[in-house]
Amino acid sequence: MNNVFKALADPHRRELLDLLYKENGQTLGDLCKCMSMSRQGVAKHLALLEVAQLVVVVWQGREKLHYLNPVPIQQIHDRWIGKFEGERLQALETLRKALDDQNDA
Amino acid sequence: MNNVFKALADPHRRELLDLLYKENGQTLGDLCKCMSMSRQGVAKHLALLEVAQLVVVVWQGREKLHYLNPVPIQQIHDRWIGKFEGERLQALETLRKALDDQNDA
DNA sequence: TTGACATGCAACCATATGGTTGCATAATGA
DNA sequence: TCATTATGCAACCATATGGTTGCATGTCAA
Repeated sequence: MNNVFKALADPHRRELLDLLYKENGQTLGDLCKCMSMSRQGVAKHLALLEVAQLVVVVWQGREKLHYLNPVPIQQIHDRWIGKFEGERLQALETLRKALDDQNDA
Repeated sequence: MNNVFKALADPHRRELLDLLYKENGQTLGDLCKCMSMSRQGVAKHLALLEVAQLVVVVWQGREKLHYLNPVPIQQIHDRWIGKFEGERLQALETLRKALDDQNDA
């Protein structure tokens, strides 16, 4: 799970996910055309996305096709964001009250 | 938005959010008791959470109370995760087919 | 007023991170 | 076969990051 958060921390990697979202199954070369960075730079980012299992690769001859795997993102939502979401209104209310108290003092 | 992703990337910072989730409005000192790290180390992490607006502070005398702000997390869900969620089943199906093709070849 | 407490600021350090270049390997197609 | 194409691996570099320590500042309470 930590790998997923770390992988999502870099804007270039989120951009790669966006590119695969627009068109799934792209090769490294395809993705490089959209990124202003060396091929090896892009490959490194993709490697981290693979470790986090946000991207799954399928070899086809000498081409490496990259596919989006939505499962880890779903898990982040279910196990982590959903938790905060549930108490969202209460947290906001607590915060509002604390700010009010501060203004009174 | 990038600040939020970066803030969430570190496990210690996610732990701090968890601590505030359990008990909102804690001071730096309170939070330090639960973290095996120097006070300044914790303060640095909290500073990043503040920049990302995941945590909002309220001064009360010499004490700094930390409150969870659920808004950025909600935004990540709405603007980012929700997007991938929508196409989740389709992405999985595309991936499954690609893996099948690989096995055939 | 003064000592203790809660926090901030700044310097410093080791390691992680993001990027590059150069060369190696393997598949394709003429 | 052989040039081309697609990718991998490794070394290297600059900067970011996560942590520390030491000292400064401001507030509380006796």
